[in-house]
Amino acid sequence: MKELDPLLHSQLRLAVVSLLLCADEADFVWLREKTGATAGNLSVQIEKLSEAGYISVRKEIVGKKPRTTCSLTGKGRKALDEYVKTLKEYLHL
Amino acid sequence: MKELDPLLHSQLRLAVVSLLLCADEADFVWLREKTGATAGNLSVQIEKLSEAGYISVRKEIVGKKPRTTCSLTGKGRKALDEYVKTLKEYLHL
DNA sequence: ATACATAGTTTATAAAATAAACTTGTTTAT
DNA sequence: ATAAACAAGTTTATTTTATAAACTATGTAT
Repeated sequence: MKELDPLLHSQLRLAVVSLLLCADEADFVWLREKTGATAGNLSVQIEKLSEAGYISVRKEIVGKKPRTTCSLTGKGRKALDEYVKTLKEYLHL
Repeated sequence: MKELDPLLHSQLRLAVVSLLLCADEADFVWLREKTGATAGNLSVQIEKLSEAGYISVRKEIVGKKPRTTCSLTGKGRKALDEYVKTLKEYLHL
């Protein structure tokens, strides 16, 4: 039985990646609101996805406020495809 | 965003429940072989699924050896349905 | 009797997820 | 001008979870 990519098999990280799949670009605040996660948790999980090269993260100052924008990389998209494929095998979808 | 049932959102527990979905009945050894999990890990996860009422567990002695047989309960099947539904929403499947 | 195998369970350790506390800078009110 | 409150995160600590290692009990072969 193939294993489910542990980096994606996490409630919050999967939610983030799913959101990025159709959102193309999303900032920290929007992701926090959508997922309902705490800022700390989100920060950690974004960092993990970023380290893995699954998402790219851009930090800028906009109107004197910091803004963190995330987007899915090719690698991330591929990993998600694979994850979904494995999941479908598990569940016979 | 709806949350993914944490009891099912676990590599091994999801594998077990998926296997039970089509196997109808399965014993400990078969589940261990199929999933590739260690016996200890499998024992713990079976116990958790059982406690939650997602699977039923029968223990008997067959040919002088213990045999643990698992099967999905209605509750478990329903929970899996719900899990899959949520997952589909996440991933737009 | 000793050693190995089977079918697990229990206990201990490692990894993850989560939340609480903190940082840095910005408004807003006094 | 200063203090209080807010925003957007980050860091650290705590809890939870997953996993593996060690153990139990019984049976089998040497």
